[in-house]
Formats: sequence, C-alpha cells, structure tokens
Amino acid sequence: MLDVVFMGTAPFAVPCLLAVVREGHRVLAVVTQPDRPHGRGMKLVGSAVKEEALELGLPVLQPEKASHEEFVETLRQLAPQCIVVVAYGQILRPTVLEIPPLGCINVHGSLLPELRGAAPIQWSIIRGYAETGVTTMFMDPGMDTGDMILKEALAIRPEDTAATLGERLSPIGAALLSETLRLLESGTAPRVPQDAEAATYAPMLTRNHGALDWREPAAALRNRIHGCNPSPGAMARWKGSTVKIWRAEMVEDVEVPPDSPPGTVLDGREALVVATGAGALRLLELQPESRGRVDGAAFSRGYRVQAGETWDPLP
RNA sequence: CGCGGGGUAGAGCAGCCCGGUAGCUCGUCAGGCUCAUAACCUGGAGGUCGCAGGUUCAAAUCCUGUCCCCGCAC
Repeated sequence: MLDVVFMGTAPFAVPCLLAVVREGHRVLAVVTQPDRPHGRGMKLVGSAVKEEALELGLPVLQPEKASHEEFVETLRQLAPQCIVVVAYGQILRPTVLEIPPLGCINVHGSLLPELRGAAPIQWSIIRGYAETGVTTMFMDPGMDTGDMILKEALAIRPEDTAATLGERLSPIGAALLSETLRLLESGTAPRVPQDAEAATYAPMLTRNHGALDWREPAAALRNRIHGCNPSPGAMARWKGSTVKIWRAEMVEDVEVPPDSPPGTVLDGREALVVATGAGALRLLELQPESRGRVDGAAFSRGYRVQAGETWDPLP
C-alpha cells in the first residue's frame, strides 16, 4: 500500500482515481483545478475528478497554482510516497516533482513519444493514426518527456470520435496505472527513456482547428470532424450560418463529378453527401446554431438542401 | 445578473416584425400507375402552436411571468 496524492481534473482521470482507491492505496489528497465559472450563466462548476473525490469522501485540494510555494509546502507535509498525475491541466515544477521519493507518475493518452502534449486523443484521430494507446511514465520537468513505465496500444476505428476513443482509452489508463503502482511498490518498475527524435506533438485544440476546409480529402475531413468531437467541434458554413458537424463517414460508391467543386452537395435527399478535395463525405450528424443535433436527412429536410448547393468554409 | 437563439403533427423546418381558416419537406395510412421500385400520381389521418396569465371582437403572432433546450463566450 502506497501513500498517494492524486492530481487530476478531466473525466479521463476519473477511472484512474477509482483504480488507485480500488488497489487499496491510501489517497492522502485529491488535487484538482479550482471551480471555474463555466458554461451558460457562468455558474461555478467543480471538475469531474472533484465530484468523484467528494463522493469517495477523499480530501480535495484546489490550489490556483500547484507550484506556488505555499501549496508545495502543503504537499511536503502530506509526505506522499508517490504523486499520480492524470489530465490535471497544470505544468508541475521541479520543486513539486522532487517531493515524493518514489516519483511522480503520469498517465498519458498516447503511445509516447508520439503525441506529447495536451490533446493526444484528439490528434491521434485528426492525424489519421491506425492505433494509439496509453503510456505511464516517471514525470520530469519536460512536457511528457519522462521515462516510460508501461504502454498499451488500442486500434482506432473509422467511426471513432475523441469522445468514444477517450471512453475506451480511459479504463486502459486505469488498468495500466494499477499495474504501474504495483511495480513501483515492489521496486521493479522499468524506466524506458523516450526516443526524442521520434517525438510528435499534440497541442491544445482551439476553435480554429475545427474549421473545415472542403478542399481537403474526405478522409482528412472525417478525421478532423471526429477528432474535434466533442470539443472544440468541427464547423462549416451553410448559407451564412455556422453549423457544427459531429460525425461523418467517407462514401466509397459515389463519384465526384468534375463540375462539382469541394463543398458541393451531391445528394441532399436520402443523405447529405458532399464533394471534397478527394472523394465524397456523408455528413451523419450536424447541429445548426441554437438548435439540437440532427441526422443528415433531417438537416436536409429542414434546411431545404438541394444537390448542387455548396458548403462554405468558416469566414 | 456574461451575450444570444429556440420550444408549431412521428422527424426536421416556415409562419411571428405588419394579430384574422395551421403551412412545407419527410414519414405514416389508403388507393392508383408500373414488369418492378426507395420512383411517380391521388386522397386521408395526425397539432390544446412549451406552460400560466394579460391586452383584444379576434393571439402561434403583441405584453408579463414561468419551465425546458441550445449556440457563443469562458
């Protein structure tokens, strides 16, 4: 049994927290981002990890900056053997990393050194990877550059979105973390240095990453749409208004006529099929501003989509 | 009190500004056409217009309140 401080914020981290508890470790504190005014009405909302921690009856700490000297002292007082960090959302300075004798363990949603950074799951889809995975590592001061402990791969499906992929990756992370802590406790955890030459990066996604350019190939558009689902969302313009596109699939059996430039609707009746830079794309689930999500056929009916009309990029 | 949009038939929308018979596409039901069809034609069913008040001869439409949903921003 280890004395652990758990640091996490996003829903991805919740199964990891549960795993630490289930493994019988002593959770001295759960550290998560402060409640933020969030969403419509700017109401104060606690993180997914905070909600879970409260339900488990664990002490919750929400420092503005985890590396501030005052909080660092609090951590020292807790004297954890190990700090587990999962989707916490803050860079930890060396003064924090040096506290636990067994080290700070991070669970990262990619096969390192691929996709270092804040949004590995999203980028694994946007980049069109065939597989991704989860890696546990000993944290060092760099951005996801620490020595690796365990790694597990997972195939990406054509219909996967960042949401669905995250749902499958998250329990894998929890299982890896359980095993990692066992190895750590027995002093047999491997330390595999990353090949820095092979590193790729997955920066935080912004609204611009979701802007669709119909001149891209159908596969690239589908990957961008799915990688940006649910956040920040892929956007395009239909007759002057912004429409969020949640899901799409490539269409194999439709030839794009030469007189149909990218963005042209090829079929608006049975389904919503759009010409792209290479191949055709069927829009499966979309959401007009201020409206709910609908399937392609319903969108076509309501917005009177005719073959030959065009989708535009964001202004 | 961050800004804004919306709740109309099973689905998606229009109508609202400028009150006056509830409309479109799809689905559904019946019939017809056809070798046949997801095609086409004809006809039908299906809606207390979110809820509660108010104004009015008359309210989906204007006013007030309330519930729910959503986009942006964060």
